[in-house]
Amino acid sequence: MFFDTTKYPLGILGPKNHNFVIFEGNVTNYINCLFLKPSMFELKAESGGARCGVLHTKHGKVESPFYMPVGTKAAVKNMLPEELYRMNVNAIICNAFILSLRPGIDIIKQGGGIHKYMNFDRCIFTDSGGFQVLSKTMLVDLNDRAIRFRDPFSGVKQTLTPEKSIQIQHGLGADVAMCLDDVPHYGRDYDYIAGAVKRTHAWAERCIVAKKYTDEKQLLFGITQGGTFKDLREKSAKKINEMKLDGVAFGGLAIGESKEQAVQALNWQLPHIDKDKPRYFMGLGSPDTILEAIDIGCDIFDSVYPTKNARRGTLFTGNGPIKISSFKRDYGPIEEGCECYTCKNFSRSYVAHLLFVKETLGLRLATIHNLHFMQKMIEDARTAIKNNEFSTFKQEFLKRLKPKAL
RNA sequence: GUGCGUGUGGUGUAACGGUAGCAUAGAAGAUUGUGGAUCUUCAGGAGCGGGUUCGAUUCCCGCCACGCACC
Repeated sequence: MFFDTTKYPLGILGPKNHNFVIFEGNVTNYINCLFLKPSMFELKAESGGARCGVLHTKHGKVESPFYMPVGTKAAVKNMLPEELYRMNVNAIICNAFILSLRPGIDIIKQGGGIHKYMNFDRCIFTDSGGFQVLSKTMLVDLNDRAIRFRDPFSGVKQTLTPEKSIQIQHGLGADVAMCLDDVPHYGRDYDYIAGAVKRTHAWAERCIVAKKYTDEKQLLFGITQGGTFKDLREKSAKKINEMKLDGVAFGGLAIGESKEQAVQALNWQLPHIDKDKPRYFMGLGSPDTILEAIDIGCDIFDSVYPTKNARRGTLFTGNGPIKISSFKRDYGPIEEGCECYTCKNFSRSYVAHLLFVKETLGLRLATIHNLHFMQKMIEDARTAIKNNEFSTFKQEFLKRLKPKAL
């Protein structure tokens, strides 16, 4: 559906030497951006509010709902791409800003782009770097123009603008780029959050402008904010939805508010998002809350929660999380009936021992299990949606989890 | 065998004639657009015996253990 861009000579139509736009596209890119914008998301099935769809990207289709493991520094900790493929992980998310610090965009570009560099040839999302505003060690200050960060490695100050963020994400060659947003800490007052919402909207518009001159095949998702305030959430949803973006993400959640508050924020926003747009809940990794979010129409998730818990010895099971350290004499699998590599080959005792003595194999085995758990849960959710029985699936799944849940 | 020195949580250390502190390891939590980070809470100690003293982990004596030197 796109012109073959390789047949056309490179040309510069964008505002050359503009102070914030780096134009690296060509005639057809530019035209495609302006006039051809087919939806890259296909809705396939619905069950109540839950949806099953397909996201089309440069690196293949990804069936939704889906959960992305996080590979901030171009690696999902302790996992080989092969291992991810085997678990049917079709999308991951890396952090564009952090990669721009190390190893640097030039190095990845010369290495053939992020996919080739890390040898993962399925869909890769990149986060803009906005979330690092929450990092006390990195944030220097922030205003309408830009965010200033301190490189945690070198101490050197870096300025991140929406334009630069797009440039970086384009340089990496991500399938889906995220707009730069302003993420306020949980608990900030109304006026502060209102300011963050306004800034996030302005930055999204600047991202769209900057992106027009880059790569039409890279998708760009906008991000909503609004804390736990109803009118701000609604306003942000409407505003981001009306922008010409390929998807809408819900930001500033899963950062300290309760599960109920998060679901409520979604409920305020979802009615204002077009049905043909993919909806991405950023940072959510609790299995039970993911099911609630799917139930009301979310499609995409990412979180370090399953992998970080694995490394700390908290393993997910259908009956709730277990602390592996208390099973030093249990020679059964982490979860009976689990089909993951770890459960098929190793005991709870062995995994507990490896984690205790800090053998890296322990981190791998634990991570494999938790990621497998996530993939299996979401896969079952998709099946349930296709069979139009998501609601009962969800109820039964949640009933099995201990009251404490995950 | 003789002389000197040292004995404080599992480990490494601090102070002190009057509530034994710190670090680390340990346990339990927290962990959600990742620093294998960090935070919170809990638990755990004077080598043994005697003496001086109102009171000894501290001062004295013996024993034991360890270290060093000498024989």
